[in-house]
Amino acid sequence: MLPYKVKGNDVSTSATTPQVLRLANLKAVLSVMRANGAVTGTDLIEATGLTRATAIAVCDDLTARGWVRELPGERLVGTTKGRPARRFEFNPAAGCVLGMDVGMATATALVADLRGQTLARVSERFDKPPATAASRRATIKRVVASALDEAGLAPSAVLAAAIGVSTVVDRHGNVAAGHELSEHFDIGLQTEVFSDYGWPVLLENDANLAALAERWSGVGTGVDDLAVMLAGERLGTGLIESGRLLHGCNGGAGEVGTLELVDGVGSQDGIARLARYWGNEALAADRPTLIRELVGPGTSRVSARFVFEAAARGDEVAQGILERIGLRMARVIAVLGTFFNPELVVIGGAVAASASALLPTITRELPRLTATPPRVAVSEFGDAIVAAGAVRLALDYVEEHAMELVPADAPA
Amino acid sequence: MLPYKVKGNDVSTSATTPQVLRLANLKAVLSVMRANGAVTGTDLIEATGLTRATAIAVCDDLTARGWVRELPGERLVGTTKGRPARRFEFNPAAGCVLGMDVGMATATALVADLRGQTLARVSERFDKPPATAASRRATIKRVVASALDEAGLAPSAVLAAAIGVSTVVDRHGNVAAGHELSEHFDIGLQTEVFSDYGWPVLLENDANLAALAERWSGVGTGVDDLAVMLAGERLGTGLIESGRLLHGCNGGAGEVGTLELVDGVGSQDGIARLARYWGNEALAADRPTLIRELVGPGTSRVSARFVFEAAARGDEVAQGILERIGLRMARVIAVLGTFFNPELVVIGGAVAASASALLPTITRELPRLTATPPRVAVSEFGDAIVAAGAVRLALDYVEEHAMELVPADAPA
DNA sequence: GAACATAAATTTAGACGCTAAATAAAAGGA
DNA sequence: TCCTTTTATTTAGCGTCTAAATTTATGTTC
Repeated sequence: MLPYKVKGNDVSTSATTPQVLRLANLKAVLSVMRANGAVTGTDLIEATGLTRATAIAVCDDLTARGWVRELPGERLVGTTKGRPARRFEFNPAAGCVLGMDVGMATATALVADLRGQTLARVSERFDKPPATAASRRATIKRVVASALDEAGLAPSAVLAAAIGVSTVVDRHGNVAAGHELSEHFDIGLQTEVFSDYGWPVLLENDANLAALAERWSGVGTGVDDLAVMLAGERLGTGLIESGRLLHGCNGGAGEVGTLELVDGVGSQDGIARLARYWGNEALAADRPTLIRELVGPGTSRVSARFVFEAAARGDEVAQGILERIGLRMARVIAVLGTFFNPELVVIGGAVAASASALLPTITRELPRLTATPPRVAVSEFGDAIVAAGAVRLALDYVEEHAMELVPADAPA
Repeated sequence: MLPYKVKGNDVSTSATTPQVLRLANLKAVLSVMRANGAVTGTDLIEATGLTRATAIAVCDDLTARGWVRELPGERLVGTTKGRPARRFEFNPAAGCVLGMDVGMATATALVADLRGQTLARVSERFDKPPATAASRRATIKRVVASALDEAGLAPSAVLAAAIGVSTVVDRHGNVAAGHELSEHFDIGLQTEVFSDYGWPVLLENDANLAALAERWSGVGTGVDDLAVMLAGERLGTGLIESGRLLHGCNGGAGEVGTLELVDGVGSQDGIARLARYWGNEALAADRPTLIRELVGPGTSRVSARFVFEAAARGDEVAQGILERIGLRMARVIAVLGTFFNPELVVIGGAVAASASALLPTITRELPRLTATPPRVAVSEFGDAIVAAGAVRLALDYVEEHAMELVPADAPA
């Protein structure tokens, strides 16, 4: 065990090096490294306010623990004089994190190093419903195994795993009463699927993770008051206020179940579902539209993609559908904007790319619905947004609990 | 200036007493004292985790600064053996705080000592609108002066003042752009009214202060996820999530302006206004009702009080009005409950006492509107709820900035 | 009332975490 | 080679805190 003291425990007394172990400083330095990559002593002095002696001592300490590694002395470009600075960075070999999106239809896993760089990404569709719990468990395990394999890492290298699920999760990571993953998730994620690995497993609502992802490195980077709507099939919202995720007492904050009470909305259907529904309606009404050609003669199954494509090609029926969807989204965003007063509302999920076609309608309507319309943007994350947020949550956990975790290649 | 060091400054070096000055400990001890009243060294050991030596040293230090006083050695009942414990408490003479509610019609001031005990309370109605800004300023100054007078304190004893206003205030205490107190508040509270005194003046939205008050010592005591609705004339909501006030990016969180979008609500009218409106409607329709008798023959002005009284006496028309109000409130609470997922929703403001007559309707309807109905309660604060919350905000400020403030009777 | 028991305060020694200042080291440039 | 620059390292020492020993103030018991 490495020397570390919180209160009254033994500490190995080194005569030469000052013992720089204060927890807050360790975390601060780790945080700076995660944000900036390789850092020098001078960087840390500026970022943390510590003395050089202390800053370097913290780095040496973290290096001894395995969290940090020192880079060989390649000089930074631009500086030419003086003694070369030592450079430290979060040790990529200290371990990795696993971020998962366990949805209705698909399981996605992202493996990332401690700087957040993606090392591997694997997706697999679940068996068509009704899939057995055993089948779903097996799919998830396969996804995890092949993601680790692709990253070339052993399960023991994983320091924390976070999982996004489309259900209500409270701020302690427990699935809320009444939402015990009953629909398709009754598969005991923590107890059945991940218990073998011995990882810390964090559950969180998928929309909340999407919000974390956007604020981390998406269009909402650095925005402190942010709402992210997963708007594909069902509307779900992740809320960040003053930089912190909102949960409410049971984790239900951001649920839009009462949208049925909102005029002109009437349900919590998402963009893709509405496009399908109204697309089918148009076909059934025998209206002339490009959608029919795109769907093809055989089936009557409209997918959202066809509606967006037809609209892009100028089809008026499809454009009318998008207009209707845009109006509805504008109303949802207006309610959200007034109740929460976010600076920015991000539309995310698998439909995000298509959703940009709705932006003109939404931004046109918003000022008519609310006096303080938020900015509206479309996520650029694609369908990895939830898994990316899970990575971020796991990274936060690792940083917060670094002193309780053992790096993958910790020195003896 | 008392010896205090944050970083590298001079400190008076006492040879005998250990110098226990770490800011976090000072605040922790002050916080325990404010919450518990008189405390002993042992209490502090349990509450803060410090050693006895340190705990007592902190108390001595705070005493020397004037923030704390030591009580004469009256033994606590129950303990009989051993050396009597020294007992310390927040020094009431260290100063006071001022909490104000500057509403449309009335200005209320509360003076409280540093334990939160009310020392004086004064209210005065503004001149009937349209009152001049000068008249409103004069009223506020009179209220402040007589409250301090009633408490027997000089203006210099005030360590901080907080003011609740019914407009949008962001989390930095600035009135949001577009809401610059334009309606009736364009009186330059900080610049014109309070600048003479030299106090730190904190502005906050009235509903937010009501939420602070309820969580401090009302029906929401200790509830971490709480919504408080000021429901008299206009609906306004203060939101506390995980123990922290929500503001949103401009302070607009909890605004219910978009209620017009909500089915069955249609406006942000409060309980009193609706009662008046529908009461007048009933009279105009010539329906037989006790309300008419209570109003009297001369006028046709229905006040909310009459409607509630008639309903209490069994009048069916009045009861019907309350039922309608209850249904509307239930819808508002349902939307609030789903979006924010609070544990408890408190109805507050001047109408709070009457509002308990609405509770049966609300609690009956809620489960039909939302799957996760919050608890609903009625505030017991009466019309001092906003001023009480202002006191609490000012106390928080004093505690947080104690080391930058100078107690009223600080030793030379 | 003297001896004991108890609970708390106080003193003492020393560890830890840091800073500031002095010193040393590792470069480039004249 | 010597100077300049930039950074690292060492040294001394201060402030904060803890743990343990000691003292103090009280009640209890014989």
